[in-house]
Amino acid sequence: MTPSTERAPGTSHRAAPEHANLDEVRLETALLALADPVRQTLVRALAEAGDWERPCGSFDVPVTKATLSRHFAVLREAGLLEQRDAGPRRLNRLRRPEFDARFPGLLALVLAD
Amino acid sequence: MTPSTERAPGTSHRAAPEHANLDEVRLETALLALADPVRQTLVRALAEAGDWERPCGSFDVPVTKATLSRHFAVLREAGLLEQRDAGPRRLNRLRRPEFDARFPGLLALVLAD
DNA sequence: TAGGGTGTTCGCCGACGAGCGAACACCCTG
DNA sequence: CAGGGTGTTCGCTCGTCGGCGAACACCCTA
Repeated sequence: MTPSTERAPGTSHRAAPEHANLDEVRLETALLALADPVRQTLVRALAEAGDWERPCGSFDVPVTKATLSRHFAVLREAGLLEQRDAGPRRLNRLRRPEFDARFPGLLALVLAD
Repeated sequence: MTPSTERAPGTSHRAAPEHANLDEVRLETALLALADPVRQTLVRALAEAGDWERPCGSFDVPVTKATLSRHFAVLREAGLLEQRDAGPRRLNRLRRPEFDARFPGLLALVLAD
């Protein structure tokens, strides 16, 4: 009698990553998240790719996977990233409409740079 | 025969502060400058005041004048601030149109926050 | 010209963030 | 069920940044 624990094929038992509530994200958090050049690279790559297309390890950035994992956490906390587990991989989606609604024009500046 | 060294009354001989060329300001520099809460306070106060209205010492921020001076330098380097000496004081102007042209919408986000 | 007001510069300190390797957890396939 | 692949967490180091006081430079007025 725990139907909520059932899962679709390919779904994970891992603890789902916590995603930020955009209303609670402070401007300072967003600016700091987007100021880092590695995170800018990730955001631009995500914008060019489709949703849920790219797993964490598929980005060409000059850092180890430990550092990369931390960068993804920062982007999540800033409301820029949504993650979903698919088997052993963690797929990513840029939360563009939500983020644009909260901070209009900010993401566009990074993508245009 | 050095007419360029003449000066209007109230004008200073002090070395004028260097102002950034907006074209050369990187997005990262602008984001980092605007991410600091003290600098956000300064920018908002400058936006409410008129150009050349407020000297450096007239802002209500909880830092010493040494730290404040450093914050102004950061804002200058980010292309957000223009300064002019008037007697013993240094008056400030928010470079809003220039900055808006270089980073559309960014300043508005800070002012609206 | 002496002095008070304004702002900058110089060291120094403490906090924070990005970086790494190692260890761990989880998933899928052989 | 053993192992390779993927990603996170932990502890640590190091550089950068914000903060301060002290000293200095400059301007105006008494």
